[in-house]
Amino acid sequence: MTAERTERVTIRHVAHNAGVSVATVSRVFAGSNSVSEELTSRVLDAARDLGYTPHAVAQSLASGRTRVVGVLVPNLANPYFYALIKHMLHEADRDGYRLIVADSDESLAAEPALGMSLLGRSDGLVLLSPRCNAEVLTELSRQGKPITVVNRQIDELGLSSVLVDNFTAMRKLAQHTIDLGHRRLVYLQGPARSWQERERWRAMRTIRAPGVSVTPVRAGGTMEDGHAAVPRILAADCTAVLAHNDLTAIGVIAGLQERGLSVPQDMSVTGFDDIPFARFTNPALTTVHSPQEEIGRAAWRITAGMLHGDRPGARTLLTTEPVIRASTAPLM
Amino acid sequence: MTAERTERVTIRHVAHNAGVSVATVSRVFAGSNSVSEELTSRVLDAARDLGYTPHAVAQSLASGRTRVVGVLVPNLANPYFYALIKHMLHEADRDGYRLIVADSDESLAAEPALGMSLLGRSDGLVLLSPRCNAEVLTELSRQGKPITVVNRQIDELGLSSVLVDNFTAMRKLAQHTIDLGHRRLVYLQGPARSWQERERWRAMRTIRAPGVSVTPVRAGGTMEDGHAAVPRILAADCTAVLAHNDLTAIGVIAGLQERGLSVPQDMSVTGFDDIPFARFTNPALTTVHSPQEEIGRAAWRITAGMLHGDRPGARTLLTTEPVIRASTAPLM
DNA sequence: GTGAAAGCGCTAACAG
DNA sequence: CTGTTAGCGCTTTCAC
Repeated sequence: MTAERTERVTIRHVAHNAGVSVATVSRVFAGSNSVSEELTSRVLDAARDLGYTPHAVAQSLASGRTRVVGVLVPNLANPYFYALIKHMLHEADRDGYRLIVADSDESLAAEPALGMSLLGRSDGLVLLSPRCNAEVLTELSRQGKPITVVNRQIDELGLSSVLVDNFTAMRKLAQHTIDLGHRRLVYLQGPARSWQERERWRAMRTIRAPGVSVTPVRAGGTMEDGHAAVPRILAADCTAVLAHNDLTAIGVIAGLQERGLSVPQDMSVTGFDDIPFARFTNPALTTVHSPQEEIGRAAWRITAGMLHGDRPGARTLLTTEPVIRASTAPLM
Repeated sequence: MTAERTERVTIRHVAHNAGVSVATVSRVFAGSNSVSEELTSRVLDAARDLGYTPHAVAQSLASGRTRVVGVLVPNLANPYFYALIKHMLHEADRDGYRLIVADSDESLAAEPALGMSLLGRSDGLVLLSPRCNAEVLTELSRQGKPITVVNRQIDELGLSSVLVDNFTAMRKLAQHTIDLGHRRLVYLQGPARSWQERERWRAMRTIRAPGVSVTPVRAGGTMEDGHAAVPRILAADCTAVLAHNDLTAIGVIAGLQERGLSVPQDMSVTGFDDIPFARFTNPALTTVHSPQEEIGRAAWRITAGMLHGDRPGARTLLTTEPVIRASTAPLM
């Protein structure tokens, strides 16, 4: 067994070895059923003998389809996004599509370029919680490829989207803390350009129970952001803090505990998203279960539909519910 | 402003509008400095007016380079891998490369196909903690493209690799628990086909202090795996458990706490990797800091080198150190 | 059912 | 420095 010269085996070699035309080989690999069994097996044999693999790039150029769709995420370090993508991956896979994902790292400025770059190598794009403005979305959609927007409401452009009703869930979660007797609440604000943040904060501002106050504290979307906000939370003199998401809630809990405070006895804390870690924190986190599986599935179904010719503009609205665990308790 | 007909703007249109040849346009976009300023600006103007974007797929087919490299991960739900990739991403980006990542979901069977699929659309491949056997690696390398293997030692094939000395770090971590007075240790085993697991377990088997016993308990690599192993850990009647990684350690701690045991008073627990969550758990996790940043950087440097013609076979060996936090304490 | 041939949009010799 | 031209490997009419 010697080292092989690695000159690429092309469709032409296969055609030649099988004694057929390149068109026939192409048809066989495309799964066309209009090729006789006889020729099909000759082609397959030749291909196997030669170790032929179709050249994906050439296929894409000739057919105009890449069978790839791009996914742009603001921050893959957040397990929420990852869980969502994992479900999309599965759905896409069974339809014969691959996903390529890029992470904008919460950089608003990076989104347009990354989006364009993904679109250049794919047949469509899924934007998860995009932070960019309408102009960028317009620019992206001008490429003429299907675009699905998740967790971001944009009415003007006729883009397809899947949304989760953050507003109602956040209200319910706030109500839960109020029912526990809390009156002085802090809401820990997340990433500024996030639609989900806007919805959650909007929900908090509607809280109008007697004697209840809601103080906003700016933070961000990471554990570090939550951790760093603890002094400001303490300064607000509250008994419950509702964080933008699970990550910041985890940071808050750690910061509180470092100062000798205990959760939930001294302070109730809630998150949002229900990432896998939420069950395993100490105390287990009260949060909102965002239906990552359904979102992923819906996003793919909509995208796949457009890939097959559906017109854009489809909307899916999902609902969520709070999950009460151990990080919230009655006011003592 | 009306809706545009979306016939793709090609290099030919730009050439025509700028009154130059397609070669010149190609050169301008390739950043060649052998084009006069005069023509360069005419080309750029025409391109802007027409809204021209080079067709990535066509560029790849013609040039034989995709400027993309694939990354295959066993499980992106583990923040360890994500952190590592994020650093590679940065390095690759500044060299003008994009990364496409696929997740094998701990499925040994999926690795060959995913690896091939990635290679088909890229100029090279980075395998993170691959579980597959040498044959598969051989098959992959037969494609003639650069392959870099991370966290997996394979001596025969001349593949490039970056390794971390898991063995020594694991020994130090075990010694730490022994120094604290622990004598009955449990080692929680991770994914069976993982090289890192083999190294860590190998380290544990060398522990030969007087009166010290190490009991292996099979688990896996996720929080759920760690959580599910708790009854078996308890049955082993130990005072310290060294988990394969941080994720399983987190699962163990949660399981212990649910049973009313406290960490580290009733049981010391350690992880491995030092994922971002490790600082924020309660108690903060004693673990080994795996140098994700250096690994990512090294993996990219080696890959980039081969992309520029370096011969394969480069080796990088990195070291790690335990990080003592609050989940381990002296035996009471 | 099968083959011939014309591209897909771009790059890279090769001339000039 | 710039233009001409021959492909990259495959898909897809269009005939037969």
